[in-house]
Amino acid sequence: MSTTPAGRGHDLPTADGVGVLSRLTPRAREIVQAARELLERDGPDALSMRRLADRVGMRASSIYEHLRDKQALEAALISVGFEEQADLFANAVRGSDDPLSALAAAYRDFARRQPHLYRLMTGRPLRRDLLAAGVEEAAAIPLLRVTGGDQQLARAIWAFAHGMVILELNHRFPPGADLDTAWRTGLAAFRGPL
Amino acid sequence: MSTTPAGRGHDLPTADGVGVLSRLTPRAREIVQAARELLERDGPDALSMRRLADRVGMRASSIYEHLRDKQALEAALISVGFEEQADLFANAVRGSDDPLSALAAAYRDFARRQPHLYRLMTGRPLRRDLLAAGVEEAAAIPLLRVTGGDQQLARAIWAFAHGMVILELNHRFPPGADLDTAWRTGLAAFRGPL
DNA sequence: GTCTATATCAAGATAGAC
DNA sequence: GTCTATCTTGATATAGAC
Repeated sequence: MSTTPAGRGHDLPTADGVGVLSRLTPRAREIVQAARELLERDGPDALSMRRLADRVGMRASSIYEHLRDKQALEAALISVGFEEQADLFANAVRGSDDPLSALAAAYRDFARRQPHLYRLMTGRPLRRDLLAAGVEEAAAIPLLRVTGGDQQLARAIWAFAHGMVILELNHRFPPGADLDTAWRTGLAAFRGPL
Repeated sequence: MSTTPAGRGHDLPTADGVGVLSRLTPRAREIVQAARELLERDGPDALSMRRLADRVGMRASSIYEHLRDKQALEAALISVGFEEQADLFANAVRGSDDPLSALAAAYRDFARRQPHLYRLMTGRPLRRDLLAAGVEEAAAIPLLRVTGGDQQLARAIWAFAHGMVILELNHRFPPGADLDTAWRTGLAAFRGPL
């Protein structure tokens, strides 16, 4: 999808610039950015077509002129999220003398800064067919580098990181729990095989 | 709550028997059990007061005679879930020569057998004030035993297990991924500190 | 204890005029 | 491209009769 140069309707490319947003029409880009702010400010229930339209300054029905439906909107948000993760994770790993810790910190940071986006990205089965191509994989590469290409280890570490993050976001640890130490404990365990 | 012998309204105890269900009136118990089946069969969106009432054979408004509101219903489901986990986990650990693996297998098993209940139990902040007393803690005890009382290690292992489980339920690993091996890899790492 | 009737609210999406 | 108007669906919850 979105590879033909003269798209019509819902995925007009803009030729230059990289990233998911740059491949949207300006108006669609505005809508997606507003959606992101709305989601993060007021939570997932607030992300309705009506409220989103309010923020953009149009009627809900007009959004459908720019984005096929709500699923497409969410897929755009998720694609942007993966794109940012890929950037953040690559930068964290590059030139660190403790790449695993750096990556873990970047991962936790991303989730804490944008908890609702993180939940949107991880809390349901992915509609991969609606995502921008390659973004999911790009976000996963830095960890695979850290494990030296060991996929099983990468999956285990990812599961640990996701578990720590989502349980923290959902306030599932005891109120006073020292999560920094729990993180260090887990990472130390995984450093064994490394 | 529910400690006074002569409850009125929504938490009439039945004196003997243990467990959350036994402390509900028979009709409330029916409703909660029906809710559990409905949730597991058709997913969280199907768990509406109307559909639940259909299954029980009454009108939605009548449910409120037995359960205060939907939050109370969900809290009852979650309490039952914790109670079952506590049982399953204690049995898994007892008399196993590899308690960590046994516990992990039981944890994964619980989630795969009742994915919607598992999600309900873990996917949002807990209304602990609505839960049956002690059930959350009871479910956590076996793991704490396995780590010899090390809370930080227990938290890290729990995060790993929850991450593995929820990512599996959400189909977030690549289609052909060998999750058994990823589990073993993670557990082996955590066995280092043990 | 269960019912009917209703209040209240909100969602996603489309038709057709301008 | 945006609008108004509307369709369709569904939710939680309460009042008051029986």
